[in-house]
Amino acid sequence: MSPAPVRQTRQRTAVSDALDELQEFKSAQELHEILRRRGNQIGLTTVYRSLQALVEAGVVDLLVNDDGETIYRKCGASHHHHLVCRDCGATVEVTGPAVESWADAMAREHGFTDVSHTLEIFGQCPRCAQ
Amino acid sequence: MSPAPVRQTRQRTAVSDALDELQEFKSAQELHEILRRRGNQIGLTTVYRSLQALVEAGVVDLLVNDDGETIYRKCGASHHHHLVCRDCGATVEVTGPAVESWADAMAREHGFTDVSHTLEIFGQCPRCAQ
DNA sequence: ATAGGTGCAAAGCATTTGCAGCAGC
DNA sequence: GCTGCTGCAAATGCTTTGCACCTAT
Repeated sequence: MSPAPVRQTRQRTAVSDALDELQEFKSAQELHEILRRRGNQIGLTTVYRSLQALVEAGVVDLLVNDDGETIYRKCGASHHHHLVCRDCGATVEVTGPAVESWADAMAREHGFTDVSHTLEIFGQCPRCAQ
Repeated sequence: MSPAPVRQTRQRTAVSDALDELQEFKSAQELHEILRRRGNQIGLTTVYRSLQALVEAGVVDLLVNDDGETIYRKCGASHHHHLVCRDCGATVEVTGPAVESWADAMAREHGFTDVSHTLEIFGQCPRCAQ
């Protein structure tokens, strides 16, 4: 096996940096739009490929919103879930060890293997509730 | 406003019946395939529209699987979650009161209102694990 | 120099929509 | 017979891929 070399390019840096600042879930298309508006010369294809790479590297969380769009966000390395405002997209990371073990136990109880789970909480944040 | 009449047609019956038997999550495309194989003359468009109607009527549960496909299943009325086989679509309904209250508590703690949550567990069922 | 990265255009897919004909009620 | 339903074909919208050029190492 080769050590899979990863090349440092202007575009990948831009995508990664943008995700660092925007501490919110964004779609590839939104991210592309934002980068171009900032004057970053980058193709939509590259945004997709960069995001895929980041997801595989475990640096970025991916989830599918209600509209079927895939959205991305740079998160802490540990496993957690999200409390998302359905109006403004603001996000709060939440952890619930009890939920994790409950899900695993439930799966094991039914003989399921290779288990993963998704859990998102949607609501209206205080700011949007006004 | 009109009372929104719902017409009973061969196609809608077929979709509803198929979901009754298959106590599993199926995509619109799979459902269409199954119906045609059975000799049911029905268009893919109609399958989609029937499913939408059933979801709006609250008779059918909808969720998005790991591949981004929308899958449907006829479920009991009470709130619950699903343990889904990512290979064959077999489903186990699970309830976790602890999870419900945890999610609500977590949301309230951050001032979120009008809260809802989604929770799915994906894995490989014993039968597909062979 | 060379493998990996980039980006345009085109292909893929699941899903939706326009519209003319069909069928419950 | 009115109104909703159907279904083909075409459109949509997000995402991926083919391929020739570019660039970090």
